[in-house]
Amino acid sequence: MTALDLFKALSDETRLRSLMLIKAEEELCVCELMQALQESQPKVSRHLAQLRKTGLLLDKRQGQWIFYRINPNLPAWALKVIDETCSANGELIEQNLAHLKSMGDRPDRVRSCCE
Amino acid sequence: MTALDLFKALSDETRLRSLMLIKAEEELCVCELMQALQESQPKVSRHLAQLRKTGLLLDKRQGQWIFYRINPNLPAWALKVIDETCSANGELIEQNLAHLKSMGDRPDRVRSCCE
DNA sequence: ATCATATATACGTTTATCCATATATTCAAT
DNA sequence: ATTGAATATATGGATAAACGTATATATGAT
Repeated sequence: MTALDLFKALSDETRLRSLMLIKAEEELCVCELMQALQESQPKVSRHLAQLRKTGLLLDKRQGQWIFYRINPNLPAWALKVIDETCSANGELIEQNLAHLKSMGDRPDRVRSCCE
Repeated sequence: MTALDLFKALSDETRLRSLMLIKAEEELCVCELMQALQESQPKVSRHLAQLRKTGLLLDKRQGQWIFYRINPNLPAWALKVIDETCSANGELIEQNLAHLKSMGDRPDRVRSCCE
C-alpha cells in the first residue's frame, strides 16, 4: 500500500463515498451501498473490488451477501488519513446516509434489498 | 478544496513527489524540482500549475525564478493528511532529495540551475 | 533593443480511467 | 435440478488525464 495507491483509490467520487460510508457504518453489503449511492450494481461492485484489491477493504461472505469493511491492518498513517478525511468531510455522505436510513435498520435493511 | 480535489491532486506520482519535496524543503523553484525529479521543464511546470490551481501550493516570483510552497491556509484536515503522508513515506523522495543535494545549497543551488 | 534564462501554456497524441450493457458465478430456496 | 437473488467480471466504447514538442511570456544582463 503505497501513498500513491491510497490516493488513487480515493480519487474517485464513488470510491471515496463508499469508503466513508463503510467507515461510518462499520460494514455494508453491496446492495446497501447501491441504495445509499443510488448507483448501479456493476458500478458499485467494480469500485469495491478495486478498493479490495488495493487492500483498503476486506470482504466477508455471509449467505448471499458480501459485506465490506475497512482493513484494520492498514499502515497507521493510512488509517489516520482516512480518519481525518472522514471526520472533517461528513457532509459529503449526508445524503447517502439518509438513503441508507430509508432502508430501515438491519435486519430490516438487509431484508428490504433481498426479498 | 474538497476531499476529492485533494486526492485527485495527490494521485499522480510527479505531483505527490513535488508536494513532498516542497514540504521537506519549505520552498523550491521549478528548476530545483526538475533536478530533483529528473523530469522535463514543461512536465514539472504543468503539474505545479495544477497543484497551484487546486489551492495546495502558493507561488512567489523572485527575479526569474518562481518559488512554490505549501499553502498554509489549507483546511486543517488537509494539512494533517499531507503531514501524515510525508512523515510516513519519506523513502519515496529519498533519491529525489539526493539529486537536490547534488546541486549544492542555495544560493549555490540556485546559481547552478541558472548560469 | 537584443539575447539568454526561467517558467508557462497550447496543441495533438497516447494512455489510463470510467462507464453501461451483457454475462458469469455463487448461494438459498423449492 | 431449477429458479431467483446478490455479486462479480468481461467487453467495447467514451471521457479524461498525462505526455512530448513547440511556442509564448517574463525577467535580467549586455
